[in-house]
Amino acid sequence: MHRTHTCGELRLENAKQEVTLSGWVQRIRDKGGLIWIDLRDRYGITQLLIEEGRTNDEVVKAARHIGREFVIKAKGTVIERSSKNPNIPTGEIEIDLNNIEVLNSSKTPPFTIEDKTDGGDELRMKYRYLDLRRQPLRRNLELRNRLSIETRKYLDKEKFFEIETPYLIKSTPEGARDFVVPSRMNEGQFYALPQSPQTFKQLLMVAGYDRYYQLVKCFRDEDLRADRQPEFTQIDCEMAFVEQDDILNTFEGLVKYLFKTVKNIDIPKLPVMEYADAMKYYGSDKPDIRFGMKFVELNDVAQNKGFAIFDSAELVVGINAEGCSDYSRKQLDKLTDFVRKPQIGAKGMVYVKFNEDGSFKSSVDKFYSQDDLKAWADKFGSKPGDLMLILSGETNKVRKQLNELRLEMGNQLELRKSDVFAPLWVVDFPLLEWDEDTERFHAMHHPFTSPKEEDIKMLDKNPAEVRANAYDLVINGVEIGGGSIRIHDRDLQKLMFKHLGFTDEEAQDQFGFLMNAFEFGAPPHGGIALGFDRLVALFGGSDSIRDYIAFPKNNAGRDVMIDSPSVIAQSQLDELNLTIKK
RNA sequence: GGUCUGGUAGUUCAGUUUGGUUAGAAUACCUGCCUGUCACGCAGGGGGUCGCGGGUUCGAGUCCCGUCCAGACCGCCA
Repeated sequence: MHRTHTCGELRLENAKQEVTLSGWVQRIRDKGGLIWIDLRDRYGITQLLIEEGRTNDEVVKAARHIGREFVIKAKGTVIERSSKNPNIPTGEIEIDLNNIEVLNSSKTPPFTIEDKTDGGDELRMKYRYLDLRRQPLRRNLELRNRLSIETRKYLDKEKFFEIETPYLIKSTPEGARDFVVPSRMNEGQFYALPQSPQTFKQLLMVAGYDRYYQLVKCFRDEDLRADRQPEFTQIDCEMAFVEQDDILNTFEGLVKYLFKTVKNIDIPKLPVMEYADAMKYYGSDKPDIRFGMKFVELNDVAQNKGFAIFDSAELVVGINAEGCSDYSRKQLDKLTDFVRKPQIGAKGMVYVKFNEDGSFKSSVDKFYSQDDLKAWADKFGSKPGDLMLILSGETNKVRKQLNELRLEMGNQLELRKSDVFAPLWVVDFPLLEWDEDTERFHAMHHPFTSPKEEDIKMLDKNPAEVRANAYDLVINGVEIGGGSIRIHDRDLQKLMFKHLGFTDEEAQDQFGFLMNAFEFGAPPHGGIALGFDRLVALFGGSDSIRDYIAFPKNNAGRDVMIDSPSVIAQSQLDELNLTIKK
């Protein structure tokens, strides 16, 4: 037998028991006549004791030849420690060894396998199996497991059916780039890996499985970020005979259930914010509402006073940073540099300090009187001691820029705490978005999203104004999920494709199967997909999803451990009738 | 496609601003000592293609050009 117990479970009650433990050697402390070995497995660490004169000589000798990360089997008696360690659960006991067996030796690992490792990211990724031995990673995967189990429990209770959909499907030009897979049996033809099971889950609704879900891998061949991997996991759901509120209620329930069961946090009713308001007050369709600092528009009080930059701007808008009037010139210059970074692209930033004595000091004192600035402060609701930061320019751009500034201030003032959770729904997204490159509209969510009934009449004349029955779940400024009420009418779906610039033939060729299905009694339906990796990372208090995925890819889409992607043999290429262009 | 940051001992980094003796520290590793450690301690030791290629110079880890790798971000991600 390799073990009678794990390394995390023995306590004082087990004293005098004969036990066998197996695991990895975390650390050896050789005090001369006394040797301690910390033995680690998934469950914890247990200290083994070797004492000259007490432990038999062979075991003492063997112990001196053991190194870090050796896999050993240890037999002995549980005894009470004479000096206890309150920091670990097994700290009151140790194992008085009477036998030790090396099951496998180990090279010295390239980085220390401890909570705070000395290893850098690259090395940890290359030796991911060693990184995964560390407690923090193990805890992350444990959290992931917990969340997937609780998600399934909740959805099962709500009568959802988990149904698998195919990974080898058809490529479509809409949306993200597809990963493609050449077909050997169908020469010159390719499968695509799904960006989401979208059409399949809709077909399942047509098939009458009125509550579907799947924890499913999705694939997108786009550049990576800290929160974006080329393959990622979604909680993908679809419901029939529902309206938007039914879906929001069901998944608000899931969010609350997960926070309660996994983190023991009670989440109050989720606020619902219209997309237009999210943009107007936060400059983002995924506002972080853990803190205020809502946008205040100043056109009526800031324009026509002789300051040409504001006068010529489409929008003058700012935020109020409470208690920041003592910001130094250096700090303000840094903020100006921040908004002028090419990634943000503001030309400059105006500040107004509301001094403790009630006076104002601004970067535009030449143009505005104290009374003018007082009027601004009233708009902001500023108090003495506050600092107003104002940007101006073209509406959409300046909102985006101020969003970045707001988040930066939120960071600086430590208002974005990772243990505070502020979820909300953002609703009424536009149906269509103008694409400068292709000079046509494309679907903001996807082409199966239904327009709001009352907006359909605007499709021809004013397509940009048409709102969709689409919604996002946003938590702490992170887009955790999105969905919509779908089109279930063939003619409306055809009309949508037409507005998206598809010819009838193209629409039929790519999505004919779906529109055909709509002719056979498609029920009203809608759904949502939640980014599972992001959800887990959020629960774990991190912005990066990589440490919540057992084997992630680096920012070039490479797996540095197995070294993929890689070239394939000429024989494989031949079989697929593929030629690599030199 | 673009912007920025980094690459020096097994590892994490300092040294690069201002070119100049034998490239340092911590940790890991090896040896010895140590009977209550738990980040054990003490003494000693080994360990370097300064990412790679080219250039400037009497002399390059340091300056210049190119390139590769890694990370963050913009574009992209229906």
